[in-house]
Amino acid sequence: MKKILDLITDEVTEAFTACGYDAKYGRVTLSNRPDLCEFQCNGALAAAKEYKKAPFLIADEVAAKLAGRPMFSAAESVKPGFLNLKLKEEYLASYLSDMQADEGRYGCEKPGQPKTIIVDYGGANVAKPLHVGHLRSAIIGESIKRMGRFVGHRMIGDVHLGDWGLQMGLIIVELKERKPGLVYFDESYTGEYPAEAPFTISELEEIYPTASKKSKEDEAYREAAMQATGELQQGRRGYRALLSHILNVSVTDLKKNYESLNVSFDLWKGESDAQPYIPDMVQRMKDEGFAYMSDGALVVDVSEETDAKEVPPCIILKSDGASLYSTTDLATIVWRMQDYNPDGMIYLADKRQELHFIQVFRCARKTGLVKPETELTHIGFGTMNGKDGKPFKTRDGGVMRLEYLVNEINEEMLKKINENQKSKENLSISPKEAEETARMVALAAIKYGDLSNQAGKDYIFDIDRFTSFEGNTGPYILYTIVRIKSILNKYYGAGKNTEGAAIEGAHSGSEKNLMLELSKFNEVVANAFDELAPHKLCAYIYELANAFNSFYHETKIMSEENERIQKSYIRLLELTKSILETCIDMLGFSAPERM
RNA sequence: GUGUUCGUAGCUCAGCUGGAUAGAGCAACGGCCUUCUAAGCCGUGGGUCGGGGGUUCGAAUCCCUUCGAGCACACCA
Repeated sequence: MKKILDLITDEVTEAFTACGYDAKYGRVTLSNRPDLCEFQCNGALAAAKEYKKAPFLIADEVAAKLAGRPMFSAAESVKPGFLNLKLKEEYLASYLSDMQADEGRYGCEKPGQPKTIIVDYGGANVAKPLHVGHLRSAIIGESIKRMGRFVGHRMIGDVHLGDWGLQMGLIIVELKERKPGLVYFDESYTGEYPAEAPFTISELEEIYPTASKKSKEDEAYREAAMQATGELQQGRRGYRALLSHILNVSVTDLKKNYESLNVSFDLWKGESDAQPYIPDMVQRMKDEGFAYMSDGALVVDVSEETDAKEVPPCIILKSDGASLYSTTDLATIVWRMQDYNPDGMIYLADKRQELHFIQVFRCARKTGLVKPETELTHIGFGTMNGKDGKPFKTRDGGVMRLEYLVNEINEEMLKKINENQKSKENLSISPKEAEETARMVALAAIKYGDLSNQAGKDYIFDIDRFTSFEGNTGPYILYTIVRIKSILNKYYGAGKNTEGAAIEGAHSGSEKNLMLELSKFNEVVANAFDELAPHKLCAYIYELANAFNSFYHETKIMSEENERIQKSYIRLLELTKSILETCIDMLGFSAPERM
């Protein structure tokens, strides 16, 4: 289905050209004066210059041409040269009926050429629990993936685990100190290694920080860890076996944690998966003359003439010959191109890493790792701050585990729901359902709180505000959906149906307003994905929820006596519910039945 | 120092491909529950869009400048 704004623009453009003006002036936008009109065209103001004619004269001519068209109930020119438009009720109603008939898509056309796009987000490290720093990447990345999928692209989510480097050496050394008898440390051992991991996830989570601390105090210990890292990278059998145990144990645990955030990945690849591709890649960069030695390191020059400040070269290998962050990222691009040949890759990482991605992207392009048209995008998100405006910390200043944060909010929410029970005698939610609902509402609070801010900006994570549930929040959106469900249940529960009914022209101002909001859906979704901006989707559902609640307040649906009108209301509610649910699904959360 | 992002109501944020009176939420104040969930609805007050200059018929939006804050500046990830 065509977007409603495009349909109107087509109509107005036709009028402009019929009056002898250039088609480009016919562009219609949403009105910024909803008290005056629904849509507006400012083309006459712009055209005045080219045609050396007073803008209001042009607007008058166009308005005259539009008079009597079935699409508009009003098309008038105003003051300096605005063209104010109002849609006819029937036209809008039939547009919504078409949306409703377009099951599951609600007017969103699939792209002619679906793209394959890899979304690199999550960024979890093995052997380390997720902490609040991982929250934004997971939430925003998941939303981008879902939006793209809804729009019609093939989106592949990759968690891109941090599973390489010194942290692995540290774990190995610490493990060796604790359990020196394990066969993994016996270099003469040639048999099969046990299938069972020699540690649990909680041990693992304790081993790493202990080892990390020791390495800072004990030089010899650190040396040993570095050596173990090196041996692991060289492929020492026992260590590789340990790595795969660490991975298995960690990934199982991470999956569980991500699942509780309603986040899932198609690929559980890590930095270690890129290692096999490094030697060839480096060799090629050398052979083709891109890579050269500078201060002992192997680098590729990535500066460009237009840079305001010179971009330092991309380091491929450190002076000791070891690989690093950029090496792994580049080699990851190699296998991604080889295995998936994507049209684009989107990276979710803290905005402080911007320079790194500029270097990696330029290097990949320059050395031909990707095609010239492959889109490489870094979505750099801001820091999640506490109420004091400084990076979010626990009360004692440590990094907060994500699990604890989520639990805290879950509990807060459960309390709220139980309190709410008391004031509503017709609502009896079982303890089990209450817990389930609390989790859903909590997740909505967290995700909406994050996603409704522009990704690139820092934002304040204020638990009190997020759990207070008033105003522009996730719970408000869920509450709106729950209200709709409640009416629909009552309606169908009474044995009624909507057979043969369609959405009618609006019966009131608030109903028309709701209908106008609904009609924007395809426009908003396309725009939000183009700009990779989930916050635009949030802003939309907030406005839609507002429009619904106003309508709800002044329209008594269940007591409507005219059966035809009542059916039309029900159809409208169903569409509203579908759109809201589709949107929150793209944001990565869902609504309960009752709350 | 260089680069970069940002500065909008008491607080948290939208708006920024230039357009008509700069919008929400929270907080404050005032209404609305015998009728579909009041986690709601309706209303009031609150702003030199950091300052200054410029471009334009028209600027929160574009350009310059200045002040202030954050962040980044090759062998960590």
